[in-house]
Order: sequence, then structure tokens, then C-alpha cells
Amino acid sequence: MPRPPGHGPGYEIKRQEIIDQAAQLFAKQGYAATGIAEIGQVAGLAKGALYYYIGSKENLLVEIQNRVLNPLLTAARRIAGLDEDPVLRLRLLSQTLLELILARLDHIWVYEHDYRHLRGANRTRLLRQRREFEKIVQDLLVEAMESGAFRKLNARLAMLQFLNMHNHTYQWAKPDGEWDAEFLSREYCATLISGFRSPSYDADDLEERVRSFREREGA
Amino acid sequence: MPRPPGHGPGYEIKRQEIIDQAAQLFAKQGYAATGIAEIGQVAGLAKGALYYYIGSKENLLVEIQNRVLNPLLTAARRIAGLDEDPVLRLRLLSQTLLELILARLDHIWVYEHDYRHLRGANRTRLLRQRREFEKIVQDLLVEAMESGAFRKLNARLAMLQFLNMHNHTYQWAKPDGEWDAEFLSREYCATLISGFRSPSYDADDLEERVRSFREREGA
Amino acid sequence: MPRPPGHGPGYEIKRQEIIDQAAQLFAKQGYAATGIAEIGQVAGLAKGALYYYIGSKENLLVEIQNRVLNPLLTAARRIAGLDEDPVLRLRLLSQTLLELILARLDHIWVYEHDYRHLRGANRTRLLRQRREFEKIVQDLLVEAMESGAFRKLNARLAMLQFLNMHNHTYQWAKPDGEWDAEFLSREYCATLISGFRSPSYDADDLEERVRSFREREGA
Amino acid sequence: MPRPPGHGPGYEIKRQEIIDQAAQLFAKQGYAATGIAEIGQVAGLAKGALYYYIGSKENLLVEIQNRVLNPLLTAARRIAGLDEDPVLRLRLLSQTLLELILARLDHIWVYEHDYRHLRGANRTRLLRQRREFEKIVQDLLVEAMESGAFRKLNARLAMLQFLNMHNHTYQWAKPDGEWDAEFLSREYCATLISGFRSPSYDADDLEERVRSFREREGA
DNA sequence: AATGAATGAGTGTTCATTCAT
DNA sequence: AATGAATGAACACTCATTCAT
Repeated sequence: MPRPPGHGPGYEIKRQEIIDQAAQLFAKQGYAATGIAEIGQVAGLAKGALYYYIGSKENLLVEIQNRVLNPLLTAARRIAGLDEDPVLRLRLLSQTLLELILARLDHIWVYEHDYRHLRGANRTRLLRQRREFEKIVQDLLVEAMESGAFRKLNARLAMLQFLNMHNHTYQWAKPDGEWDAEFLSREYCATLISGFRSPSYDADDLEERVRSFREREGA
Repeated sequence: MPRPPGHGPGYEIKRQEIIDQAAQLFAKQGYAATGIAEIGQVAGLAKGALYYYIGSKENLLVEIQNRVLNPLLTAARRIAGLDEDPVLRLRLLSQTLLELILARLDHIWVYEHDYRHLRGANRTRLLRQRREFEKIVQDLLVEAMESGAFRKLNARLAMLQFLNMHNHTYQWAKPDGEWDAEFLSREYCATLISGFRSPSYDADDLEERVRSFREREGA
Repeated sequence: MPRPPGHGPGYEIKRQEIIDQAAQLFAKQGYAATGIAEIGQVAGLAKGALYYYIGSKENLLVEIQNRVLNPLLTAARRIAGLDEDPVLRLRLLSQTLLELILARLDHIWVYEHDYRHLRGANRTRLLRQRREFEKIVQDLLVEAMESGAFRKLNARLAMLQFLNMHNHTYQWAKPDGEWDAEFLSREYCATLISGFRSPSYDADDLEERVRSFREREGA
Repeated sequence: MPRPPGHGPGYEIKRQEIIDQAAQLFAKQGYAATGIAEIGQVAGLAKGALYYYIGSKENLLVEIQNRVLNPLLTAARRIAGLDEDPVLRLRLLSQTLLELILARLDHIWVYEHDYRHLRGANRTRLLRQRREFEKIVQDLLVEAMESGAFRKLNARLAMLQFLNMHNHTYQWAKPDGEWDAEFLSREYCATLISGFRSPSYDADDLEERVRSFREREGA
């Protein structure tokens, strides 16, 4: 959302830096409890200059939400569209989600905590995007049910269990924690899938299939 | 926890009402974004009178946290100390936790979001209590492993999965949602236990045992 | 200044106690920086009851001023009217003034610091009384000049030197300091009189005359 | 002592103006009884802009104290270190002190009345500086005793007499009073020295020596 | 591209005082 | 004789934002 018509080449770079720094502060202290002055101090900019880059405080929040939702939705749409077993796709989506969470812990804090400070159109768009992500997950779960892999579940509740398990991770994950996204995804999915699966479905080869998928893709 | 030396009979009642109202506002808007003036308005009290009851804004936060943590820890300690199968105790603890979450959704919002605005001793005590609760859960999981019911898990990660699943519920639960605590607990535990259990462990009679336990207790 | 028509026997006693306690607080923290709540706490009274005794905060200040000025003016008038050498009377007045200062250090702090918070008639009366005291001192100095004991001085400046020397004592005196009023009076007067006296005047027997005066009076 | 990192050329000037205006208000009404709003009104600045310059109310008090103590201590150290008769140095110090008092009456009011509202390090530093000044005076008095000019006095009491006489001047001096610092210093010192001196010491030529010193210095 | 200066509403909190009981 | 409850203005201070330069 660059503001005035003409900008030098450094503008966008500096802008992104400022958003990064703001995300860190918001994550640590909360959006409402973080002052513009503080951001300016961390950015090494006087308040006037800061506003040249950010437009408004709420705008920073919008950008941070976008940095989470844009890659998340893009990846989710891509994975959901793959021509693969829905359980495999769920496993891939799980890992992508965890990668995003672990890579941008501070952004996720803000995303989870402070989206309610958005107003008007910003808020509406955000909620729509969140619902879209939820729908993608839920549709995959339904596909898995229809494929016979999962037993007959309340689809919405299954989706919520999936998201509970994943989304709450930001609350305790550390920037350099002992567990990476792949490990967590394996563990989470093992739990969830063993809970969701039909008696007849054998999930034991899932990780093998993930590996093989990655090889195909990487090639 | 009355503040000035003496108080009339209505004091504590009104005080609890105010804390209720504050919890609602904090849950909706966040602690930092909610003004004392707003609370006074909702309470129908001028700011001076408000402070007569609350002492300070942070004190309101403390009270709300206590309303969550005191019953939670009391119940958790009691359940952990029961002379029952650890898996049964986990299931009971799960339901108690969900009952608390669903009964006091706004308090939980504040508990989950705004504990970081506590300072000094208040914060220290809160973190200690949170850790105690986590330890109770983790110890139950270890007991379940030692009893042979659960396979060999990373205890901490299992505890985090348990809490992820439960604690994130506040994010989407509605005050009069379609699912009650018992149903959610059954579902969550079914998923978790099927993920955690040893191949040899048969969880099918768990709900039966829950019912029988309740009858014994209720009698 | 008792308020309602009828009062029990304990009223005035308690009232004086409260004024004492207020004087201590005002002295330590200043009138403006001391709250009514604080006084009530020290007095062991709720605010409502406190007001039953004190009428208003400013009224406390008035009472404290009176406790200084009434005995001071009474004593000063009496001493000035004695049929004695003016230098002796100055020496007696000096000691009386210092006795009052040392006996009621906290009242004097308030008297010196906070009289400017009085308004209207209270302030006018106070200033009048202060001027009366100054006039008594100045008249004694003039008498001493006219008697030939003191050389020709600017009377007002001499009076101000006298009061500078005495009145500033409260700034460093301690409740149980090493010097008593008699000693300080002797020292201050020795300095002042040696500075004010005529070359012909011999002050060496002054303390002797003080002693002899006291014996006559005491008898 | 500018607060934020960078400031324009007018900043320090305006800042000093505001401190001036605050000193006047504090002197008239007392520090505790003067509101920030009032200062802003006098300065013609909204509260936000005011804080841009002052940092905090207590900071204003610190600055005012510094404006008294810095020149006072600098001058006192210089005078104490002169290679002159200690009595002459006392006389010079007396005049310097009175010059400061008369030149900055309102600052002195605040200095004398409101230093107790300073907290923490500010207060500690202030008290240390006050003690340093007292020590300089007392050391000069001891020197004068050792030189034989003064008789054997209690050094601390002599110092307190000296300061009583001088420091209390602010209580009655007027901005355009009839007496200047030189005149008051001559009078005060005449009184004090005639009280302190040895019988053998002749103080009659002191003013002559002051004049000669000033000529030497001025040349 | 950036600054210093300013605003005015808003922050949480304390104040002296009142009054029905 | 004393209380608990209430008020509303004032307190020191911070806020996001603007704008001439």
C-alpha cells in the first residue's frame, strides 16, 4: 500500500524493515500497548519520517496480517489443489502452516492477538480470509472422509481440532526451539489422523509418501 | 481481597459485578485498549467511585486471572490426586478444563491474551501457577505411560498437544455454542488418547468408566 | 472553631489530636502534598468522621497557624510590656521564640512553609499577626537604640536580621538536638547584640541580668 | 540536558524560558500546588508540547535546583580557594550568596521550599550539594578561627548562624527592594564578624580590603 | 527523505468534599 | 459519633497524528 505516487528505490525496503520491527514490538507488548514513538526509536526514525513510510498505526497491523495470510492462503490453495491423497495434502498443509508459525513467530502473535483492533474494511477482509483458510482445511477433511480414509466426523469440529492443535503452537514455541516444523507436523498429524481415521485406514506409510512426494516435487 | 479497612455488605457484591463487567470489556477489546472510563460507564459509576472498588486497573486483571486459575488449580490438584487410572483422570481433567473455558469465555480470553500486561509479583505468581497446571497435566501423561496405557512419548510435547487442543477452544467457542464441555472433552480425548495410547491399550471402555466414576462420586 | 452546636466532651480532645497528627504530616510532606485520606489513616478515622472534626483541610492549616501565633503573640506582648531594659526584653523574647520553635518543630515547618495556601480572611489575619510580631521586635530594637544601648541602626533591617537568625532555625533543628533554646538564644543574642550595640554599651552582664530576672519572676 | 535525540536551535532557548516561568509559579504557589496545565498556559503551550520540552514535572524542579546550586557551588569553590584572609573570603562569599538570592528570588523560594519533593537520586545529589556548600562555609569559619581572627567557636553553630542570617533573606526580600546584595552583605557580615571575632581582631578595615581586592581582580 | 514542533484528546489515578444512614 | 459510598474535577502524563520546512 505505497502512498504518494513517486518513491525512491529504497522506500519499499525501508518500509518492510519498519514493518518487521513493528511486528517484533507488537508481539512482545501487544498492539495497543506499543507506541508509535517506540517504533520510531527502534527504526531510528523521527515520528514525521515514520509516518512517511507507514501511513498509520493500523496500517502496520494490516501489513503484518497480510504477511501471514497471503503466503498462508497461497500455499493452502496450492496444496489443496494438488492431485494427491487428501490425507497427504493435510499433512503437507500442516507442515506449511507450522513452518510459517515457527518462521514468523512474532507475526503470528500479532495475527492471533491483535486482529480485533482492525476496523471496518480491514477487519472484514481479514475475517473473510480466515474463513477461507478454515474452509480449505475443512474441505480436505471432508475429502478424507469421502475417500474412506477418515471415519464419519463432524467436519467442523474436526477442522477446529486440527486448527486448535496447530494454531496454539505460537503460545509456547521459541524462536530456536528444539523441534522444527517437520517434526511437529509429523507428531501433530500422527495424533490427529489416528483419531480421525477409519479402522480400515492404515496411516503407517504416510511419512513414506510424504518423502516420495517431496522427491517428485523437488525434481 | 477488600482494599480499605472496612466495607459494607454490598461492597464485595458490587466489586464482583465490576470485575465481571471489566472481564467482558477486556475480552472484547483487549486489556490495553479498554479504558477505565469505559468500565466506569458500563458499571454506572464515576471514576472516583470505580477506584473505590477496584484499586487499580491492573488489579482487575489480577482478579480475573485468579478467577480462572484458582478454580482450575484446585480442581486439577483434586483430580490428579484421585485414586483412579491416569487416563481416566486425564479425561476428567479435560472436561473440567473445558467446563471452565466454556463457562467463563470472556475470562479465558483475558487469561490467554493479557497476562503479559501483569507486572512484577503479579506476573511471577501467574507464571508459576501456569507452570503448576502444566506440570499436573504432564505428570498425568507420564503416569499413563508408566502404567502402560500410553506408548513412550516425549512427555512435554504430549502435554503441549493436550493443552493446544483444549486451550485454543476459547478462540472459536460461543457462549451458547452447540457443543458442551462433556461432548468436547469426549471428542478431544478420543483424538488425543488414540494418538497417545499403546497398541495394547483398549480405550473403548473409557466413557463407560467415566460414567461409573461419576455415579460413585455423585452417590 | 467547633462546628455544630452540641458536642460531647471528647470532641475537642480528639480534635486537637487530629490537628497534631496533621501538623506532623504537613511538616514532613507539605500541606499540598498531604491528602485527607492520609490524615484519616493516621487518626484512625474514616473520611466522613474526619470531616466531622476538622471542617475542611484549610481549617487544619488555620488551627496550626493559630497554635504558633497565639502563644507567640501572647508571650511577645507580655515580654514587650515588661518594665525592663529593652536589651533584656529582646533576650527574653529571643528565648521564648526559640522555645516555641524547638517545642513545635513540625508546627513551625507548616507555619513557615504553607501559610501561602491560606485564602481570603484567614490569610489576611495571618499576615496581620505576623506583622504585629515583627513590629514588637522592631519596637524593642528602637527602644534599645533610644536607650543608648544600640547604635543608630536601620530599625527594619535590624529586625530582619534578628528574625533571619531565629526563624531559619527550624530548617536544621532536630527534635532532640544537642542545643536547647536557652543556649541558642544566648548564642544568637551574643552575636546580634555585639553587632548592634553602641561602643559604650557593655553587654557582658546580660546573662547575669537574665538570671536575676528569672529569679524575681519565679518567686 | 536535552531529552530526545535531536533538537532544533530554538529548543534550548524555549526550554529555559519554560523553566523560568515554572520557577515563578512554583515560587508563588508551591511546587505541589502548581499544575502542569497552569505552566502550559503561562508558556502558551498545550500539554503535549510542554512535555516535549520538560520531560517531567520533577525534572523542572531539578533544573531549578541546578540553577541555584551550580553557580552557587562554583562561586563558593572559587572563593574558598582564593589566596586571601579567610574573613575576607567569608565576606566575598556572603555577597555572592546574597547576589544569587536577590537575582533569582523565585528560584530560591523553590530551592528552599520544595527540595523535599525530589525523589531518589535527584534528592540524594541535592542533599550532597547542600552539604558541600555548608562545609565550605564551615571550613572558612575554622580557618578564621585558626588564623586568630575569630575566637574559639562551635564551628557548626557558627556556620548555621551565618546561613540562618543569609538564607532566610528570601522570605522578605522583594525583586526591587531598597537594599542590594553588597549593602546586605556588609551589614550581615558586620553583625556576624563582630559576634565571632577575637577581642584582638580589628574588623574595621574589612570593607577597605574588599574594595582593594575588587580592584586587583577587576584589573 | 526527513525533521522538529505542536496538538488535543485520552491515559490511569488521586483529590477534597458530601451525605444518607 | 462515625461510616461507607459517591462525586467530579483535577492530577501528571502519553497518545496517534499533522505539517511547515
